[in-house]
Amino acid sequence: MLKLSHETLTDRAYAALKRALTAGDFAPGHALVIRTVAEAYGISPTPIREALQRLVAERMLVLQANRSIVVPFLSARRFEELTRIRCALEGMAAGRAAQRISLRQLRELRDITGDIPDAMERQDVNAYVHLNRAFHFGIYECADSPILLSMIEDLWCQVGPFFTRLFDDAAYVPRANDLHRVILERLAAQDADGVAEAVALDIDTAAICLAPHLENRAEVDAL
Amino acid sequence: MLKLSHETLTDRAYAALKRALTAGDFAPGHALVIRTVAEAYGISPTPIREALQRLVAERMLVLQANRSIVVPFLSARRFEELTRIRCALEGMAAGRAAQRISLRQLRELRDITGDIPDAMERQDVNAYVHLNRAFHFGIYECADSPILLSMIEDLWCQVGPFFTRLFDDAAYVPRANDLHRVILERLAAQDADGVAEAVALDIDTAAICLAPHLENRAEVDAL
DNA sequence: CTCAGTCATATGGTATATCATGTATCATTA
DNA sequence: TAATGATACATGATATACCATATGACTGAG
Repeated sequence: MLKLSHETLTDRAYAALKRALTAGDFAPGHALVIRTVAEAYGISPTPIREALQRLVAERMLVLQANRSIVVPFLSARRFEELTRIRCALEGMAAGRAAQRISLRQLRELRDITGDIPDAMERQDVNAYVHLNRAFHFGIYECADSPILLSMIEDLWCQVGPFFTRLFDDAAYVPRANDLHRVILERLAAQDADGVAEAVALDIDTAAICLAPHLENRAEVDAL
Repeated sequence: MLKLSHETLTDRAYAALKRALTAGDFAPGHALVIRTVAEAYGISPTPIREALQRLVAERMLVLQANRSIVVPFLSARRFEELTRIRCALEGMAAGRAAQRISLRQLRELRDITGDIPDAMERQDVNAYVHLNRAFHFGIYECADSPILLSMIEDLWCQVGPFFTRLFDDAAYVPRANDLHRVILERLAAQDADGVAEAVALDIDTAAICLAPHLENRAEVDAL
């Protein structure tokens, strides 16, 4: 029997803050003060504090030397590093997925790519970001490698807040879906190396489009 | 000027617990109860609780469905996965290091490998584990890739508690140092791919020796 | 004897009070 | 006016009190 575990306030605060951060609700540099957030959510500071610490551990927030917790800037250097690591890990996951993916899962991925042009035409950023995420993680989940999957999720969290800006680049989205189709073909052919390569290209392409939209300010000091 | 940030009790508790876990002081399956640990360290439960949560986030501990925090078992499956990811990430870091390492750093690494046979003869497990770590991270630090470095550190934490058992395998240690010398040669030659390959082989070799020593019990459920 | 139910205790979660430290403002002085 | 020091306030860290739930032992019915 599946054990169900109740959600603590820390869990809920964590999820709410993470969602807000991913949606880009807080500007980089913005400080999250425990009491203020606690009041906003109508709970005591303790669970908020713990949720914030959890987000710091995941690098979605950073702890400054003054011990205040702020939304980090994403420096070009850091972004380049994240992209490089993502290419390696997501390529590895996709390669494994190519050797394991079922026809049914392949069909689901095809459906997702089919929906993307629609979201594009409607200029629906949220829908696009959501579909893009579903496509990528639909693949990575097939890798049957839970640790790898969670590491990739962590990395996405760090670039996530900046992801919606991809849509600003009109040239990107159509190209991205072309790349997605290439990925699908190679997945269908169970071409592990080819898939890894295509995924890395997809990531790199997005990165090149995203780079100019990054804030050019110095990165907030990590602890 | 370098900002110095005071250490909180949470930080200290975290460090102390991590050290104990890495040293293998707690057996897998052992539950860490907040009040008990707090009493042992002579502080209040709050910082302990936060330190434990931090360790859970890093997967050095796991949260059970009953919300008790226990030292995880390392299943063969999980160990295999960790090894696979380590080969990729540490290989990548070492490859970058090959293109950046200085003669001075190379010399320091050579000194470390020179000290290892001595630790071996003295049957000094601690010294050996320490030197091995210094050797590997001495390389990875040259990769100039802080996120990658911290990800590798996280992975080491997860296998760390089982690392001391490598010494049980009399055949391993001498082979390991041979592999270290190969790594050094290729680093000196700035052969990035060769270094990555050698590091992966070193990791795999250790994993093969370590596997039989793993507990064969079911993995504790993650949340 | 076995099982179920109940109670006591252990233990995690949350709120709150208090302390320590950082930050900003303002007044005083050179 | 500029620098410096003091004071008040903001805010993070810690301790403690309290609550909810899980666990385990005990008791009584079958």
